[in-house]
Amino acid sequence: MKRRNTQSKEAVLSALANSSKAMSQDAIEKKMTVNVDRATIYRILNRFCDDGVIHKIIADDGKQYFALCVKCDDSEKMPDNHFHFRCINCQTIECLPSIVNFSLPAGYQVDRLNCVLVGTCKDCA
Amino acid sequence: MKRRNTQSKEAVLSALANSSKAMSQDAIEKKMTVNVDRATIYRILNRFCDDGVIHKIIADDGKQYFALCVKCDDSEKMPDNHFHFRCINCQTIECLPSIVNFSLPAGYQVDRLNCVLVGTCKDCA
DNA sequence: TCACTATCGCAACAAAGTCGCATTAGTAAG
DNA sequence: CTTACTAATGCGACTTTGTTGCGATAGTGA
Ligand SMILES: [Mn+2]
Ligand SMILES: [Mn+2]
Ligand SMILES: [Zn+2]
Ligand SMILES: [Zn+2]
Repeated sequence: MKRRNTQSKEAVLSALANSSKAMSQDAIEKKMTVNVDRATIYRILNRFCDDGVIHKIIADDGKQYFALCVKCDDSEKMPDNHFHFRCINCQTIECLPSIVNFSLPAGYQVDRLNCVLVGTCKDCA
Repeated sequence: MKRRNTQSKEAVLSALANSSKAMSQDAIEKKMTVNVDRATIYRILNRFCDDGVIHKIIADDGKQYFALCVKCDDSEKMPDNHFHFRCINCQTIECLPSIVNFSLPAGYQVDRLNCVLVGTCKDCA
């Protein structure tokens, strides 16, 4: 399946590119100027995830957030191996530069991470 | 509001106590012998969380999981500051003994953590 | 220009969790 | 042992988030 370049796809991508924060489908839709169906936005986002263009974070509110992969692959082999931060005050989620370090009991194998720190961000302190 | 000792409450607590893994409302209900309404189980669980008896983990499947607080408070002031592990194979979630270490950009303040490692557990390797 | 099919819009659906409200049942006082 | 108070429960309705089926639309390359 070769990807096609559609207006919706570009709109979603630019919404994410113009944000320094991770965004939910809801936030992305609000930020877009063109009208795109909810299901379509999710499909576009999931396609981006499959293609490694963006990555998905499950926050402690149970919702999915999406962010551009800025050298996600470069740093290490584990995708998205950095912490995320959710601000209780401004309700935003952002990628932190801190890499997640952990030690495991024997026999465990980690495929991916979903690590979220929750608190107050620097703009809300 | 003083807590009352009810059969439902004890049933939920013993379901959690008899498990080495974190459990969802669904799993808890299945394990209980007495019939208790879904909403009631959630209310009991949330009360336990408020009282510091158990802690809640939001996994990367977006669902809430609950586990007894075994010396959660003792180790440090931050509640639930350890990693959790979700096995893709057996779909279980467990508390890991590893404490989460992180460095933050200036100005950020962390209230709580929700860190989940995803992969294959020792029983499924 | 044309055929192929990825993508879309829409509606229906599913899962997880919450909430209002009338009823039930702990608890402690009398 | 009563009785009054109210925490806790059951039930249904509801919300939110995300997915899926299907017919229609629109990129893409020949
Ligand atoms: Mn990230
Ligand atoms: Mn835990
Ligand atoms: Zn903030
Ligand atoms: Zn396992």
